Amino acid sequence: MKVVVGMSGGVDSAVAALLAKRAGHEVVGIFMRNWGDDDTDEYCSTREDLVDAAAAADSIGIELEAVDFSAEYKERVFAEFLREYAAGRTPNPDVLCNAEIKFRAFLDHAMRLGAEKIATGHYARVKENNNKFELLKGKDPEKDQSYFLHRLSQEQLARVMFPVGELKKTEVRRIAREAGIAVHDKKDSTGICFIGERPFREFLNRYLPREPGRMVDENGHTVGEHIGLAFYTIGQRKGIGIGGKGEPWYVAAKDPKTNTLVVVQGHDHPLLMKPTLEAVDATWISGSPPPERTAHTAKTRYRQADAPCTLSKVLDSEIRVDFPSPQWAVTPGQSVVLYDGEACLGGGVIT
RNA sequence: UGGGGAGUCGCCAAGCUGGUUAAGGCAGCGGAUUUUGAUUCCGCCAUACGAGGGUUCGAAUCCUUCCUCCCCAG
Repeated sequence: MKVVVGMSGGVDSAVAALLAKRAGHEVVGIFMRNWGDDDTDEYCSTREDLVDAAAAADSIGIELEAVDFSAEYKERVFAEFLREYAAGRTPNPDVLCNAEIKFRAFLDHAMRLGAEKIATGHYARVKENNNKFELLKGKDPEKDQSYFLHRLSQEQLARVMFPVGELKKTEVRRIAREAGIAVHDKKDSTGICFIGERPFREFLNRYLPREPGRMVDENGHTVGEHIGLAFYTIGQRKGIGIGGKGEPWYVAAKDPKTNTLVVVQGHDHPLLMKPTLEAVDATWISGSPPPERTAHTAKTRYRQADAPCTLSKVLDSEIRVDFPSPQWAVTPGQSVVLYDGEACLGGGVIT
């Protein structure tokens, strides 16, 4: 079948394309260019990535074209990203990026090109049963990226392949090396997808104004000044700037009404631990929510160990999740993602 | 003004019965980890101990003067 592979210039997507080709598919690579706000600054590595992707495509023996989704990215992902930050929450743009760009705008584009499926370099697996699709964790527990994909629907999963989902990262690199793909040793990318790694405050400050206010401890005593609620996230330690005696300070809460940042001392402070959370805008891989009062595991943020939990309430797209052992730094705006063993069930945005 | 106490890295804070390189923590900076933002981990961070004099082979540690701050008296 015809498969369009999203190639980023990294090893994972290069190997995804290679494996699709080896599986006998008609493979076309597409490089997405989704961020165009930077003129010529040093953080813009898009050009390099395109060159890497082109070289990889050449090694594999497939065509590569570049497509620009920056308008879509800006409208559907970045605007929401800024709205959330302005509201004092900490969004996860990459969850949205997958749902709106890679597995929607890009998917649609691939379909128009006559593809049957798209493939990406994500560490996750899709399992089909009688035309029902499950999203499973990647085989490499260290690299599993199902968390970022939890908003995908049955319709989307029906058209998706994750060729490296069965592999460990070390195997992916080995395959790339043996196939003579130049980026086999390229460092893993980090930072917001398509935007990349940058001094975060500085970047945010280009779009959001600083609004200084008081920093208070749990008793309401002023202990410092913050530069604007949007520039902090729950559980954050670095950048608080409070010296003096005792343990390090962490952000415990934000109060937009008074523009006050609540900070507490000590990693294990009770105010940082939450036994329950509510989330909105929940979506489910299967298309419908699991029954109430069922036990699962959940991640409150990416790369967190699965924590036992109970889905204690489901009301339309609003859910409540209870944890037998309190969770650290549960952060509004982040996604809570539920699992049943290897299977990603779906999730919502923590409020 | 009298009496008492204190002045060590941006902030806390050891050391002050004198002796090789002035603990540690917080903050900060750099790096590792990480397709969010965090967390975590590793590394760096006072030729200098309020200032000036002494004593001594040798002082942050003893003496002395001055400066500053705090407390109690007035």
